[in-house]
Amino acid sequence: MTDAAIATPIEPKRARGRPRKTVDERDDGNRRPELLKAAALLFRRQGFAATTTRDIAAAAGMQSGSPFYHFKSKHALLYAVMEEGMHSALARQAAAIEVSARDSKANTPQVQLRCLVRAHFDVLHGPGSDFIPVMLYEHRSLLVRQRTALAQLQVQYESAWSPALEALHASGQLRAPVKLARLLILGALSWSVQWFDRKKGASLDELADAACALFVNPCGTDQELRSNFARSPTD
Amino acid sequence: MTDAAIATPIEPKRARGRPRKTVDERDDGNRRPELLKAAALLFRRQGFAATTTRDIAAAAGMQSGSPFYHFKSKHALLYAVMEEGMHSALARQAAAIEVSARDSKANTPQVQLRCLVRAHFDVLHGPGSDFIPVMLYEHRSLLVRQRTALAQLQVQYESAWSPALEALHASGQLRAPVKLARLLILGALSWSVQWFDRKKGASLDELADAACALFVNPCGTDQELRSNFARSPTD
DNA sequence: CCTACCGATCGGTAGG
DNA sequence: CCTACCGATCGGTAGG
Repeated sequence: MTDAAIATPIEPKRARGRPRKTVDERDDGNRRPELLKAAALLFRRQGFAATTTRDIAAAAGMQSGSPFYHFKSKHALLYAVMEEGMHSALARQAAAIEVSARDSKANTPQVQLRCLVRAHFDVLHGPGSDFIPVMLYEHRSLLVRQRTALAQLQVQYESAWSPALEALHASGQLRAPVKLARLLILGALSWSVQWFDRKKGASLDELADAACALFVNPCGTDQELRSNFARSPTD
Repeated sequence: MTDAAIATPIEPKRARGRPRKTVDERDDGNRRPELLKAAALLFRRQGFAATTTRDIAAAAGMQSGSPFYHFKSKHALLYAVMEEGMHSALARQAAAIEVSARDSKANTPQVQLRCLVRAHFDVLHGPGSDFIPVMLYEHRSLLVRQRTALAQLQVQYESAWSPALEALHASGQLRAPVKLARLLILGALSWSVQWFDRKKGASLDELADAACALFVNPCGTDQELRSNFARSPTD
């Protein structure tokens, strides 16, 4: 707690210069991130079961046994990829929400949804975007306890959509039940992993526009337009 | 073309009584369908790479080498599952389209879409519904030539959605570009494989209702309501 | 469709 | 993090 920490080499974490091993994070020159990145790429392209730990080792420039110095099993590697993906996704989502909240004037539910959609496409297709697709498509390869551990983060990610969806539903701009709407919307976006190609076709912004146009009904019952609707023949 | 076909045993296919082997379809008591069904179930639950041909043999009540009497390789088994799934899906889709077309009075684009959506949910979650999910989630496990062969059937299945979507777009009831809308909609439906549970929650009909409510905008520009919108402040 | 089997590969480890 | 290796498993086949 004092300046002594500066002089003594017992600082618990993140010593400058060449990194030191800890019990928690033995990092040895920090090849761990490279392994994770290689694993994410290969798991995404080939699937978990079809990827060998030797493939991953080679992609990271190591020998066949070396990944097991960093991860105690192939399953631990899979879990680490997904966990890292979720933390990164949550961070990106939080940033998107904060940005839309900053401009309180334009912070309508439509804008909030659009930001969430755009952030989700970024997570799926932006740079370094192999981690979350692995989580989406290799969920069944996890061990049971790993699945339950991840579930928390997933619930957190999905919950962030609720306020905007509830508001849109209340104003009649989202016509499906909120819970089903969230499942269908997230599915529509996530499925883009199967067909989206960054190099051709629409941009991520155009994609987000199309998705919002598809889901959000502009003539909600709360709009000024509503008065034109309210007087139905049954009045 | 004449009655002769009834009397003579040279009818090319589907002889009554115990089935006969052909070069094309050696069926030997017809255990092939059982193998396909077992393979579909296991491929869906565990994935292609994580399922062994021994698993499949055991599930069909055979010994480990026997699947290779019916299929020349594990990949051929995978392809057969997907091909069967697509043919079944196309048949169900055609039936749904025919039903909606029969009642020409109520055959609006909305009704057409609703029928397609409902048929798709049936394909994904109805009885014997392991084949199409395998096709959706094990696409990358196919060999290249298998993938190109399946592509024809998939294009056919997806094309059937175009007329309804085009009509809805033209009337302003579908606000996203048709091509992107089809991809997003099919994705939203197909993703339900990940979360839908037949034993709890919504029924397939409720699901179809929610999906249509989400995608289709009831106040299109062609509706009678349109006249209320057309006079925007810029007029 | 079964029996018996082969060659190859794979996750993981010991020991340094 | 490498070397050398083990035990188990897997897709596929011959021969009946």
